[in-house]
Amino acid sequence: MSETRDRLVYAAMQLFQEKGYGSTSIADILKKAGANSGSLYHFFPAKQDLLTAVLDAYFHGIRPMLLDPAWEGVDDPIERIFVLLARYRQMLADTDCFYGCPIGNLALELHEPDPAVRERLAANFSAWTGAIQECLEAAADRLPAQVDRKALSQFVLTTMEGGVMQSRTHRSLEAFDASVGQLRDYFDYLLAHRGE
Amino acid sequence: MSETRDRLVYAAMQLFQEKGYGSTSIADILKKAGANSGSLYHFFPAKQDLLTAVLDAYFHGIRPMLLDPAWEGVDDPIERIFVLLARYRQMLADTDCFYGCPIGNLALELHEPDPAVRERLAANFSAWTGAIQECLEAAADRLPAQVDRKALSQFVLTTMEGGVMQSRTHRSLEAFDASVGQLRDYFDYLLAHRGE
DNA sequence: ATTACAGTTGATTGATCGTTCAACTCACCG
DNA sequence: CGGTGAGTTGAACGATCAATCAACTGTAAT
Repeated sequence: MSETRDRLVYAAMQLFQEKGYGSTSIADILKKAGANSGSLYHFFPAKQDLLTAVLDAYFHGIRPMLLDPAWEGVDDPIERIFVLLARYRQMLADTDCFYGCPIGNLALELHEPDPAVRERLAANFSAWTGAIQECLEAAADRLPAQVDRKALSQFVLTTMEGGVMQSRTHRSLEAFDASVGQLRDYFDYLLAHRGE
Repeated sequence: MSETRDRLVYAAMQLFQEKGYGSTSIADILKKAGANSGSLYHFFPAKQDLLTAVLDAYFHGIRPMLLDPAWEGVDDPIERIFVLLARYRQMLADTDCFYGCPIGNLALELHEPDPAVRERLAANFSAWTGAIQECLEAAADRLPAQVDRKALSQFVLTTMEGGVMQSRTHRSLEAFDASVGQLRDYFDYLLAHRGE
């Protein structure tokens, strides 16, 4: 694969996260990547194709870049869920609550996304909730029998995205901590009623 | 107040919701409002001032336009929470899951918002969660004593925003229904342990 | 009738945007 | 050595953007 292509995708990934898709100009990307416009358009027919490449990179990076580091040394599947949420809290804290989930940001910024883009956003969400669902399946014997583990996994993502959105807007960790705290209460209740 | 000014704010409100802030051009707004650029800049020094006016309109409209209609004929404060969430579900269903919370959309689209904008986004969130918290206070005697009612109200907003985000992206009500369903389970648990 | 000013008109501006393209480099292969 | 083509260069293009402004209109006060 081309090294220039990788630099372009990486630069775009950073800038889309910092400024969003629409507010990132091609010139911004070229400057950060140290490339010329012709090179970009040699690899990507249009700006949107660079976006799909970025989303593919997130999709393929979710385990090696996000989950594996977060779950190193953490074996309990329920704790893995809250350790992951703690990662997002850390990123909020490290950025004075400027952090936003790159997928969530793009999902709400792009109002009528091209199908190729929308499918990749959805695939990223599914990969995230799918990993959570695997944790829940691994802990199935500690949860009430009738728990809808797919629904619960989506609820975990909902908690993260909704909490990050509010904390970003309020520039305060309060809403994120409140949301995760309520989710923890809910899990404590579920874990206290195993098998029911 | 000027009628033209109101038309501009209303047109901008619609377009910002449909296409987002950045993707809505001044020309779009002028066309929809039937006004000329000079008129817009007579009332608003810059595009961003039109955005703050839109956010003020949402803020002042939250009770008469959103909460009062949703809560008409619903007295139970806990049911009011889920009736409100059902409204959002209805808006998703009516738009084939294109609907997005206008405040949430703007909160994630604008990555480094001007303080005047950020404060108004936060004020809209606070007004929403504040209304939920009032419901929880009214039902305080039916909930466990140690429940953090502010935190729980923020968790309700988190559930709505996270659910809408996922359903929009998947173009399916599943994730929204899953999230609200889990929140309902949590409330059922809380209500079953009143006073504890 | 005169003044005053809020509100309107719409062509125009300069900046910035995504995209194009002809010319060029250079490694590799027959 | 000559040819091929992937990859690079950066000036240029047309479109679109937010914003400007001098001229104009209607109304209300004096």
